[in-house]
Order: sequence, then structure tokens, then C-alpha cells
Amino acid sequence: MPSAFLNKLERWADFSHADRLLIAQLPGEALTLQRGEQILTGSDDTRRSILMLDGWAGLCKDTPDGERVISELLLPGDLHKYRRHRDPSLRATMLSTGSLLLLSPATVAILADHPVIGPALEWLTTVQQSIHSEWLVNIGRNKVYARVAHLLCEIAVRMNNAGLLEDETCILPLAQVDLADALSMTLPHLNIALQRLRSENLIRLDQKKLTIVDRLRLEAIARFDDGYLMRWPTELPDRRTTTLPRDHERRRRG
Amino acid sequence: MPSAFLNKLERWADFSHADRLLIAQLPGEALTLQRGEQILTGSDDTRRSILMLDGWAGLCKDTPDGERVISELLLPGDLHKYRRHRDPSLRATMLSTGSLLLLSPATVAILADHPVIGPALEWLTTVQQSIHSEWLVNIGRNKVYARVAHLLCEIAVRMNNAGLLEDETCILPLAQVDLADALSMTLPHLNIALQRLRSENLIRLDQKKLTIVDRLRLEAIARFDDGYLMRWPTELPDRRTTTLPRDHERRRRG
DNA sequence: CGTTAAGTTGAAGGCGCTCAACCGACGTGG
DNA sequence: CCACGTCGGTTGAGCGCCTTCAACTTAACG
Repeated sequence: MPSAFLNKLERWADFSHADRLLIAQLPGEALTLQRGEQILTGSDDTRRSILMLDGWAGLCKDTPDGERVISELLLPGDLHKYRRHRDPSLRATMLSTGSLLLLSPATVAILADHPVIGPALEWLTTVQQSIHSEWLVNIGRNKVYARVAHLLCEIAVRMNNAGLLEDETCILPLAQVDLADALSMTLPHLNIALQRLRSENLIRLDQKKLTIVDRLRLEAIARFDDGYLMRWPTELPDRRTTTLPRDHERRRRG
Repeated sequence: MPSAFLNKLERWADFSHADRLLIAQLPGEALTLQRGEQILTGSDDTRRSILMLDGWAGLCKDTPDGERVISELLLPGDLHKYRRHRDPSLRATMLSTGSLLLLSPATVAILADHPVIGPALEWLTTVQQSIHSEWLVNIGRNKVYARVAHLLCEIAVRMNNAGLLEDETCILPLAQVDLADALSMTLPHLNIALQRLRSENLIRLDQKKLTIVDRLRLEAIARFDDGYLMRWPTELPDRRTTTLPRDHERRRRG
């Protein structure tokens, strides 16, 4: 029962009982994997999409000098759609033990063509792209301390959207190496940053459980604006700028 | 005549005369804009896609502290597809003077549903996503010198795909500020890096014209592997790894 | 010839990387 | 029950890349 998936979809559409049933009984190959096992590789062309049921995975690339980059996190309820001719250097890896569903193109097509589910899926895809852009900004511009805070903010929101956040607390089954690889920073430095976030009473993190203690302060430090995650459709932009300044007339850096 | 667009598409599909005519006569609102003018803003919801004809544009975000991030470059022949509920903090800006075509959703649908053009478009979209991932890696892991080299390599390939590279030379109408904003680095440092690339006889760059003097050496410095740009469909991955190492058994950093 | 945008250069300082070593939890097998 | 191995987390010293914040030069354009 991919309830996390259902939870996310239902944030953006009203489902009938039949719709819910369709989701709950999605056909596909169910897999249970251990941390570190590959879900699919670049050369894999079985054309199947990944629906995370439980546990976390990541889309990884390897740099020529043997480092690993995690360019995308797959949380429970996330759907990674198959794309023909995907970048062959990309692979999907389990970051914790967990289970997932491999969906055939036909199954995905059924969802995509569904009058209610289809648009909701579109939405999820758009959000995923926005996350990608936001990561660029976070990694490119934020200092490590803020960078870690930013990712934690994002995780909290995404877990909440999947119905997996309770009392500002959710599971975070990643190893610190994974966080470091996702944030393009060094393991020791990530550790420092986490310590500091803990000692400043912004988060709690032990036993793979993350608690956002002071969300407002954390978001301020992270320069986190959840606009890109588009929590609800009704939160769409209304802030229309009256004048459009030419781009190079904007101020830079303070 | 969006010939750059046509050139790119034809790399991946055989077009009939009628197909070419369809592309050449694409209906849409033609605009000619100056550097710095906005093409569309986050709150803009006219649902139109951008087809670059001439000149370069960029997708920009602004950080809370007033910096600008260029998260995507639009070169001549690039199509930026409209997405409902796109990240509202994203806007499209001209980075040089140039012209473009605004396409209605209906027009885009005609292209997408076309039996030959449709798949080619899919292809372009996939490549754009790969570029995005690659930027994450480039910005996250490469040092400035290599980082600049990497972007220049990418530009050369993309311009070549659009038929706009001759004798390893193409137009690069960006200001250095733009390059810096796209690479998430400081303007002075970008300048240094460019100087060095010039002095090492790897590139030539003046009068907005870029020449790759020593591509092999440049690509080596940049750790550039054009796999993610998927120049030709036939270049698809065949390198199947025989053993799949569990992920945390891989070596890190050397 | 004046003005503005774009490119170039320099000094100083700190953030984050490198490269370790150590600790602690957990599971396994003797 | 304890010894041991492994994985993951923690901590520290030193250094170098890159940023910051300027000033200045050159180019573009009226």
C-alpha cells in the first residue's frame, strides 16, 4: 500500500474511492532492498519507473575521480519516472533498507492519462524539477551551515507532504556520508554543522530520527522559502511585480 | 526561421520536407529584446513556451540576499517548455540582445504529438535535465578553474549541435557577470580563470567570440565527459557493468 | 568628449578541505 | 559471554582556495 504516494497526490486533488483503490492496488514488481544496493544503473533500460514505498533512495553520479554525487533524494511516496535515454552516468541506489515498486511504462501511462491522477502527477514532476533548481542555489550559494539547514527544512516539508511528519518529527535514515554527498560537502564539515544545529537547539537528530525544534529560526538560517515546494495549489503566486527592472540594474550582494 | 532549432532536432530524427516546413513556419509571437529584459516572470502565467531564435537567455532565481543565480542557459535553438505551476521564483531573462518566439500551448502540442518531431523533442527535454544534473556536479565538486572549463566545453558542444560552431569557434555573447552567476562563483575569480585558460592556450575569447583551441586538454582539465549531452542516439550506453558494487563499498576521493 | 557598462587587478582574511586518528555501537562467531 | 571486525560518527591541526571589497582601466555609445 503506497500510502505515502497517495497522501502526496491527495494534497493536490480530490480522489474518489475508485481512484484510491487504483493507487492502492498498483501492479508492479515489489522489491525489498538493503542500503547500498542498486535499483537501476545507467545501462539498465528496462523502462521501469521507481515508486518508493518505504525507505530512502538516491540518484547518484560518480565523478571521474571516484567521488559520489547524490543529485536527487527519493523519499517514501516519491515517483522517479523512467525517461528514455536518461543520462547513462546516473544510477539509483538505496540509501537505507526499504521497499519499492517497479512500475511498467503501461502502468505509468494509466496514471498519467487518468483525469484526476494525471494532473497531480504532473504537479509532482514540476515540484521535483523545482527542487533540482533549488539545490543548485543551495549548493552554489549557501555556506555549509545554512546549506545543511536548508536540506533539513526541505526534508521536513517533503515528509510532511507524504504524511510522514508528526510533531515536527520524522525518520531520517541517511548516513552522514549520504547527506554530505547530497550537499556536496565534506563529511567532517557536515558533522560540525549538524553538531552546531543541535547545540543551538534548532534540531534534534539521533537514532535516525529528525525533529525540527525551532522551525522559524532554522528556516531563517537556511534562507529557506518553501515556495518552490508548492505545498498547496492555492498558494500560487499572486505577487505581481509592478515594474520589471532590467536585470543588470539589480543590486548584487547586499 | 528557427534554423538552430531545426538543426538540433535533425540530429536525432530524419525529417521530411513537410516537417521542415512546419518548423520553419511555426506560428508564434516573435520578440526582439535587449540584454537584461525579462521574457517572463514567476507570476507570469500566459502559458507560453520560449523558443530562442537568436541571442542567449537564462533562467534566473534571486537569493534572499539579492544575489542572482542563473540555473539554466537558453541558447539559440533551445526550447523552454511552459509548465503549469512552475517555481514562481524562476524568471527568464535575456542575457544578450536577441530574438525569440513565444509559442502557445496549442503549438507546442502540435510539435509534441508529431510522430517524428515529438520524440526528438522528448530527447531535447531529457538532455536539458541531464545538463541540470551535470551543473550540480560541476558546481558542487569542481574547483573554479575546472568549473569554467567545463561550462565552456558544454557550450561548445551545444552550439555545435545547433549548427553554430565553426572551426571550433562560436559566439559567446554573455557578460562575465553572467558566467559567474551561472557558475556560482565570484566575478574576479571567473576573470582569473578565464585569463589562465587563455594564457595556457586552451581557449581564445574576445569580442564575444569563443574559440576552443585545444579541446582535448580543455576537456581533461574540466573532467568533461559529453555523455550527458548525448550527442547522437547511436552513442547510447553499451558499457554494462558486470558486477554492481554495493554503494558504500566504493572508494571515496582518490 | 562625457558617461556608463564591462573587464581587470590586488591585498587580506576566513571558510572549508585534506588527512588523519579515535570512538562507539552493533553484530558475529568462537 | 567475550573478542573482534566493521560501519558510522566524532574530533583536530594545517593549509590553500576563494571570497570580500576595493580601485582602476578599458570599451561602448551618445
